[in-house]
Amino acid sequence: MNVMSTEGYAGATIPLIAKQAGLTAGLVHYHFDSKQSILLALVHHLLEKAEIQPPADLDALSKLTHFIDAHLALGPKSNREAVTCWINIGAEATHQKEVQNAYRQATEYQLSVLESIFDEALRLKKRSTKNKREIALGILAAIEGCYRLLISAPDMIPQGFAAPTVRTMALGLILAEPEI
Amino acid sequence: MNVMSTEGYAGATIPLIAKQAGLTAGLVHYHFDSKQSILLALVHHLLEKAEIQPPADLDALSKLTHFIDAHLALGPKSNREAVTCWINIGAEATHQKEVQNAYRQATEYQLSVLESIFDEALRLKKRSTKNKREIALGILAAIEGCYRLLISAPDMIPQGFAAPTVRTMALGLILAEPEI
Amino acid sequence: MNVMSTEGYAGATIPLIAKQAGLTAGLVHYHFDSKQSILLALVHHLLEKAEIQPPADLDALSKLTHFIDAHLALGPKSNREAVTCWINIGAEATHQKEVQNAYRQATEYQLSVLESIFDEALRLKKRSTKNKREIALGILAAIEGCYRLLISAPDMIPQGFAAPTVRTMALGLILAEPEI
Amino acid sequence: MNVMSTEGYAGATIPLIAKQAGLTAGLVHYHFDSKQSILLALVHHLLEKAEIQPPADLDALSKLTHFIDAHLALGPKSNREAVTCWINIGAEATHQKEVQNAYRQATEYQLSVLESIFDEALRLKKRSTKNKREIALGILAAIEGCYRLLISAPDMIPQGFAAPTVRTMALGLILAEPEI
DNA sequence: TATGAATGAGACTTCATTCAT
DNA sequence: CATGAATGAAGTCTCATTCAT
Repeated sequence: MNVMSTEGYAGATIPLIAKQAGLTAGLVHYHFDSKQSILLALVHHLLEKAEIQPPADLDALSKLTHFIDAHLALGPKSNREAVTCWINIGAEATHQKEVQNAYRQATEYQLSVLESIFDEALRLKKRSTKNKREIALGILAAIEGCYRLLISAPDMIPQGFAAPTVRTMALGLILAEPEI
Repeated sequence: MNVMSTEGYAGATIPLIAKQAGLTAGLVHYHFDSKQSILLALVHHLLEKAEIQPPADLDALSKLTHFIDAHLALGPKSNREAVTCWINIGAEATHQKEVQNAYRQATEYQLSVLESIFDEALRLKKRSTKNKREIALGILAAIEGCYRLLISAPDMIPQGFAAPTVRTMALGLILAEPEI
Repeated sequence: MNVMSTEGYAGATIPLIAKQAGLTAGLVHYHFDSKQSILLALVHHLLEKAEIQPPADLDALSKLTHFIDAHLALGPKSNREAVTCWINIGAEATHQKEVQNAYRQATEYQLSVLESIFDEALRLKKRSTKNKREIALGILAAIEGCYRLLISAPDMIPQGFAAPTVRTMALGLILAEPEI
Repeated sequence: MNVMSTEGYAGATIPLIAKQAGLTAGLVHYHFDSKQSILLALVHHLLEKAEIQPPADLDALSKLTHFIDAHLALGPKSNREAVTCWINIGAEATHQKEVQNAYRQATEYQLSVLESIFDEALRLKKRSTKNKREIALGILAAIEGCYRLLISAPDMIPQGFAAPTVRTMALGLILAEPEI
């Protein structure tokens, strides 16, 4: 994760990974069949990290806040690294099937969590749940987009902008009239 | 653009680019100093493509719609290629300074366009313009996030989902109460 | 033998040998000093297999037939494997001294057996025994050459061609006028 | 050819080949796609070298003598190298399809030349031509076998043994009674 | 006997880049 | 403007071998 966040997907070479871990390149190959499998292992590790379920005893809007905050809290260093990797993985998913599969699996999972939160929230606000999937996708997109802005152009983004803005957007989607 | 969308940033090798263009690798180096400069040229080309100014005679909300639709219309093949490149460039901006500079420049430009649109829209709706930057960032993030979802997990996204959802989110941000 | 017949001399790698035997590479090295010594052990095993002495109570021509048939009967699978190894070993003898020594030792043994058979046969047919060594070498060469053809181009060789043809050649050498 | 005759098929590494030719390894890869293709090029070069057609104006027995002598004259150094390579290639044909194909092609060619020589010779001697293929195979095998003995156990073979012995064998096959 | 971690060397290959022509 | 040869660095991977346990 450390090397990939510093050097990118293609730059995460086995010599660099080995050096960072204090190992020889040969030993890395003893534990992993190929460079691919190392990076896929990292992908799956990040997937698990991202599988956040809000506590079941919260009400719908609190769950939403929890979900958004959990994903957009970039404070600690390891989170920055993870998010940077995540962006690189998303780009790799552009042209590498196995990575794309892993990426889709993660997206599916988060979408299902968000969708059920929105289902609950829409009922609470007495709105139709017809568009819950589109809404969930929109919020997911906003979160992913914030990652990009926060990492790739960090000095343009006001500190603490991300979570509140996305929360407002979510609320707007819940309360929106069906058509603009 | 073609090669980079198929092979990714690192995979856009000079032999591949030359082959795709029907040239020799040597000739490519006659026209470009280095591989870096080729890819940066592409980055700047895509920047120009993305510099969309809505017609000045529209009202604020129509400008907004125009901006969002213009950025999220992925129909023609060349647009798909451009967006795929854009994602790869965003990832590269993660760890390569020159790319990061170009990426920031693009973000700045779009942010300023969006900000002025929102300024107008907020006045129209008699809302405070205090949060216009956050709002613009949020919509920019949503657009970028849609790119990711549309390209990296295309089969999960309903056809035509992106633009309407982002429009609704934008409207929600304009009309939102200051605090949730 | 199994691995070497499938993968060749250089391809008979310790991991492959260990896997085929259900062992660890480390354990293979507990039993053998080096890869060389494993392959030399195989060479010596094949030598012993090839040390065929025709029954002493046969007459000379029957001994000859017995010798030729015993060497050219490729029926059972294990024989095919052995012969394939033998070809690979012969090639290795080309540039590896220790293998060349083993190969020469085998050739010497078979030559001596054949020579004494021909000595007997030539006397029986009242011919000079002067050329018995050349005759023995010729038949040995023919047998080795049949191995090559049978293994490296199996689909071109009629079933059962080898032994009768070599027998006829042997008879021709015995009955030949001294000079052509 | 030089490297392969000294080091064997597997030992003919690109660094060695490059060094022997006074080139860099990279340049070798510029001219050949892969190590495989280098060695296959050598195989095909040796095939052409071995495509010897006896002069058409000779009588059958002289053609036979010409063919055998041409193949068994190992005098000059380059011939030794070629024959050594040939043995290594024959072993490689044991487990590598592309080499096996090339080897088979060579065998087919020589077989057809030999067969037509024997056809002529058998008619001349008023023998049935029924077994001409078996006879041709037998002589081809003898030649290949002589290669093996001459190269892999050179110090056991009397100088100049090969050609006369094979000639005698060929004559024996031509004059042989149908059955032993 | 047996395992599994570990090393270091070396092989194949790809690539950015240069240069003579 | 164009080619093709050439270089040198770097990267992925495989292996024989060793060693602590």
